[in-house]
Amino acid sequence: MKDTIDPTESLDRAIGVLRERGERVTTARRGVLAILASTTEHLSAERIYDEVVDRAPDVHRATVYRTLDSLVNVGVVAHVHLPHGPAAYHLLDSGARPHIHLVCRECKSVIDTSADLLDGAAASVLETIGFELDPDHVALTGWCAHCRSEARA
Amino acid sequence: MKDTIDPTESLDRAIGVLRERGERVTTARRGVLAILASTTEHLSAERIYDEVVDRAPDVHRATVYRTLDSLVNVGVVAHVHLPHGPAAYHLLDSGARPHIHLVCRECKSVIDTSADLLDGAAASVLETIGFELDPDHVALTGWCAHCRSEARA
DNA sequence: TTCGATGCAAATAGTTTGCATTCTA
DNA sequence: TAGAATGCAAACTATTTGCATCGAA
Repeated sequence: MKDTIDPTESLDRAIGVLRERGERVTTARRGVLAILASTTEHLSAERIYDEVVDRAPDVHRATVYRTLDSLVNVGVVAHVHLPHGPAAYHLLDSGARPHIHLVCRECKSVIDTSADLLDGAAASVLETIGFELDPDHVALTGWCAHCRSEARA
Repeated sequence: MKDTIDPTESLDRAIGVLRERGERVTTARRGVLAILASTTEHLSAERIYDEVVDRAPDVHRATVYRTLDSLVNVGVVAHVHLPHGPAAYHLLDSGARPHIHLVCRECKSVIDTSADLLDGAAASVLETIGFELDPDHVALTGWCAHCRSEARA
């Protein structure tokens, strides 16, 4: 059982999925995926653009947005809409469990927590009003442990 | 026990709070509050601006944004950041319970549900990682009953 | 060789800000 | 009449789109 992720492996896997689906593998797509595979962080489109441009200066910002959109549709990338600021993208690695995003209202950091956190709420809201929760696309807000202890001090 | 809300009463109450806090009661503030008091819907700043301009044509869009911000700080108005589209504002009526917002990914409609929906999740996340959930500021996404049955048909 | 992906420029939505002026308290 | 709130213009952030061109399959 491994608990570290190999960037190269993640990248190859994502590109493999693209090929399986008959999607084209271009410089822009490869670049975006490489950036996403290199971190477990959640990156904004702008941030991804900055990094991709370092390697491939010709890639345009609009292409990054379109690429991200395609990758989300293909299912190798997911995005979360955070309460403030831009959408955050991350690789949907098959090795990684779906997770829920917690955003600290103070330091804006994004914390991943297990997807089953909302299982109870999902069941409840489905039963009472027929609303089907999509926990993977949800961002919750509040205050992280660090900022809470800072506030106390 | 009343289950309808009197717009005039809500408006007067909100304005009362402003005065209590030593906040100024201006045409713009009165206008924004009147719109918010007239509905239980969640309105975007743009929508509020449109409605306010009908009554008070001189009120500027920027003023509506600043006014909403002030009203949020005073505590008579709350806003939620929805996954797509603009922030949604609503009156924080003392008669109204705090509630959680569900957004349908299909029809974009906003559904209120009881705040205690996330009590379990809040307790869990506080205990495990020391994160303090702020359920009033949270928007959850998914598919509403109506769109789910549409999809089936 | 074809059609999807890209580069570029321009537009769009949502929101914020600096500054002079107005108006509430 | 002091200073907070406003009007206006302009900037800003995040994102999208039309169109001609390019390049992966």
